[in-house]
Amino acid sequence: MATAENDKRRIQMADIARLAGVSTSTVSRALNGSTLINEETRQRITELARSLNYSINLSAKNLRLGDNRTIGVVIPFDRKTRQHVSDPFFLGMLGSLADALTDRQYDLLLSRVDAEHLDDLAGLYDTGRASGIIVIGQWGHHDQLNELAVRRVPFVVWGAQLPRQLYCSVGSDNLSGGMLATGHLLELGRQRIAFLGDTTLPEAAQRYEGYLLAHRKHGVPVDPRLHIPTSFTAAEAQAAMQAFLDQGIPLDGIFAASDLIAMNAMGVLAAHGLDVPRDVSVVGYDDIEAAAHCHPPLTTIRQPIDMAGAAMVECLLAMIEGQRPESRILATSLKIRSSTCPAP
Amino acid sequence: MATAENDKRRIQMADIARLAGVSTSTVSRALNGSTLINEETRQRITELARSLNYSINLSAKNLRLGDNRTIGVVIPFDRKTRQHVSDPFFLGMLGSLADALTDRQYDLLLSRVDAEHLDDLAGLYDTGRASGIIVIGQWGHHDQLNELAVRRVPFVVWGAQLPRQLYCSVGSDNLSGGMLATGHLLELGRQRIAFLGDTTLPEAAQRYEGYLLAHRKHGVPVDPRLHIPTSFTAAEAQAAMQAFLDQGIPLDGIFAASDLIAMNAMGVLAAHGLDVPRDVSVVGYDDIEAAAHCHPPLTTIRQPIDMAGAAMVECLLAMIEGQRPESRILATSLKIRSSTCPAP
DNA sequence: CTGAAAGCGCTAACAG
DNA sequence: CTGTTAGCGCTTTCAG
Repeated sequence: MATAENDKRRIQMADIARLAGVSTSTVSRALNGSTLINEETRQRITELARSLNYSINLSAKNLRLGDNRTIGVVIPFDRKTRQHVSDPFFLGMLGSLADALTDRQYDLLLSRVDAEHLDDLAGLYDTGRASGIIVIGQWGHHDQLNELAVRRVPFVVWGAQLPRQLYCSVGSDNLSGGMLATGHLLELGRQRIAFLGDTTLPEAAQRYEGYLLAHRKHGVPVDPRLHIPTSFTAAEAQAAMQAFLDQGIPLDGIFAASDLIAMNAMGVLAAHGLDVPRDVSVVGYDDIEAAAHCHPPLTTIRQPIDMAGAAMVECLLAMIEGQRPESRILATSLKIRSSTCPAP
Repeated sequence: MATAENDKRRIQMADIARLAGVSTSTVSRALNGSTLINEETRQRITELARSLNYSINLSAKNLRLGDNRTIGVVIPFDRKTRQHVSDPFFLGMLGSLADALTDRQYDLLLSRVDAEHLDDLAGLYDTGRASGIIVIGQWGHHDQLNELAVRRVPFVVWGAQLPRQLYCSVGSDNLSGGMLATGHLLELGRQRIAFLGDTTLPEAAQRYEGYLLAHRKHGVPVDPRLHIPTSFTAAEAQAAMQAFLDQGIPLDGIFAASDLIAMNAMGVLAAHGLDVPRDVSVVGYDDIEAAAHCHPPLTTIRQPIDMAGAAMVECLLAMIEGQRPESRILATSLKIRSSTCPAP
């Protein structure tokens, strides 16, 4: 009972059965759309249930079925700031997952897990609270994730596909995304393109790889000083950009590992009196909603976030059914807006 | 069983009992910290359980206890865009709630509910999936929420406190927040302050009320043309600001109903060659993370988001225990950054 | 302090 | 097509 007052016991299947003059099995079958039940009886029971505002107790159902139709979703959080990694990309992803799970009649259990103790997420599974887990963000935790896979916890990670990977991942094609972005800048005649991102993280590393490849393909040399390390946080992105500009190294283009980084970099550029896109053309990554609405609207690499949720859910459900789904790499595309233009 | 292969039945209490040579009752008590158990036995059992990597099956526990220690969290979504309302403020709130619930050993069930069918959220409760519900965002759904309250669904809403309100709400002090923001601008000598927001929504309306009050207090007349209606979305905020500037109505200050609106307005101002804060000083509302990192850093009204989660959870749990908690209004404060300065 | 036994609300063989 | 019966894995009286 939820309420302290024992006023009105929550109605349950037995009540419906009694009132309808049938057994609980019949009620159960009627309500669950079993085929071996008289259409008329079903009508009567369904009607009655609705009129009494009855709805089935899922705890009981789940216990009986041994499956709770709940998926745990984990966005690792940083213990130091005790805060969700605040990239808006994740909110979009959460929405996409919620959609995909709702479509399949699964519930979404949101859980905070310390990024340093990613193995805690096994608890979600071990206690039966979730029949599978989706991790948004691989970060630098490849090894921890591999260990979890060995423990046979069914989970899927949003991130890059890596060598010796024992778990299933879904991510965008970072390499080709990086090439697309950088190629675009090079084709616009940009020659000194900075890369903003933390290449110790797999996803950013692959995007950087694409950056290098594009340069090679276009026969443009890469100045290693143009590699500007920064995490995915707004504050660090700004600081990094700032520090870079203070060095006076010339540049005419930027490929940032995320839209958040790109947008913050643009702010710093503006503050330095540099014009985007004329002086410095900027390409981001993600295509978050804000990308279309910042100033100037950001040219970026679109990650198919809507498909991402569905893809991850699909993989996870397959895994739960005992299959061994392949990791998936989703195609990216270049979305051209106003933050890039031909070199003057 | 989650896996299709019947390989290794998940270990359960009976197994521990057998291995420890005690009854399941004893194991249950030991694991749940009952006082009437031998300290040594408890040690032995706890040890064994840990070594076997056992964790209790929550479905069963919940069924038995008739309480599932799960709270449903609903961010109403807009059917037309099939998208979460994308204000980053909500992500922060979600984090805050996740924290507060985790602290109290509750799970967070995230659910999408069509804003037009808010009563669907009763299903979360009726099916026993959640023992209470938190709604982030009241929007214009006061009446729907009142109906739910009549149906005795335990829920708490983040939003404004309204007349004839049958449900429990937690929100920031919009009125005084509005006064704080506007008073700050007036004290800086700003005389033509625009208000950006949708006053058909209760929260924005109260902030606007504060705006009016501050003007009255300072003896500054309000030009109704400076009231610029806009929803809480980035695109609309920009369009509204744009349209306003095109009219050529002079202004030297802006109070926006949210940081997102403020930041987008600043972008448009910049594009029009107006300097923030010199030409137009801007104050936002929320103090989302990005507010500190945009250009220029945004002066804003801080909503105590960390307390907000805790406050809502407290109210909800009290309600679940049969109490009738009061709605709460949390204090706001003015956070001065660089988007405001004295009038030249 | 510990064990035996009785369910929590539901589903699924197995018989009619 | 429907009812009977036996649990899902756990907690909790009630007796020892």
